[in-house]
Amino acid sequence: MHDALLAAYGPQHWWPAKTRFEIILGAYLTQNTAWKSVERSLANLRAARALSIAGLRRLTQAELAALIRPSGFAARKSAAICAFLDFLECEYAGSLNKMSAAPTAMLEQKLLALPGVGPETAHAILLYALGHPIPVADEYLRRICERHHLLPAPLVKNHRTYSQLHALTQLAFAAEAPAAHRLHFNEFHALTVAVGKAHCGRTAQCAGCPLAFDLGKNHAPAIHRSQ
DNA sequence: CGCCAGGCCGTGT
DNA sequence: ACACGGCATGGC
Repeated sequence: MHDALLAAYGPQHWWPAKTRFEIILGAYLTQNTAWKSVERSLANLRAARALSIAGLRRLTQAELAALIRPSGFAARKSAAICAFLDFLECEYAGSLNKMSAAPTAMLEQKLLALPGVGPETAHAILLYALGHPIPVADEYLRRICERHHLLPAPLVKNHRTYSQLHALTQLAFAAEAPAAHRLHFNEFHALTVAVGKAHCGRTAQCAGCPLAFDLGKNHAPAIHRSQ
């Protein structure tokens, strides 16, 4: 899948943000929200000089909510982002450097305990903002695996399925690319989103999908057996 | 207009 | 455990 998508789309250069903190904000803001809308919120934050930890800390939650309004769910997302800032301040003296030095499993546990952070957001922060080697699964990957029968049906959308998709990605890359996990996880999720946007939305657009042929022909049996 | 988006959470069963 | 609905806004 990774190779077929990379050949079709090329390197994605993810995450589309400059700083680690901006990546974290994007991870929160893009929850069930089009990235285009997230960009509007980030532009508002930039204009308000609130794209940095210190800058954002100067805002009240209500002010933050007003700025991120374009990306929806502002009440919940602003509360979640404020909770993250408090967490970062209390646990790591406000330093993403210190935070990223902690063990992956511990960070995952702490992130998941925060409000508004589920598995995808936690893993996206770990991989793209903190540089930890961990796969990110999402709704696109679930649909892709569902439509290509890479996991036993039905592939319902719930927490257990997320874990299976996450584990499947981990196992598949561990088997084929043990030395380059982080880079592959990084690129793979970006490519997943690229092909998902084009061909695997809620309504299928299968025509021209680069996975339509390659996936089933070369890798489906082996991936299927690995659970 | 109606459908959809790079989820998460509370509630009911 | 799992199904199901709410959450909000803007793009297409």
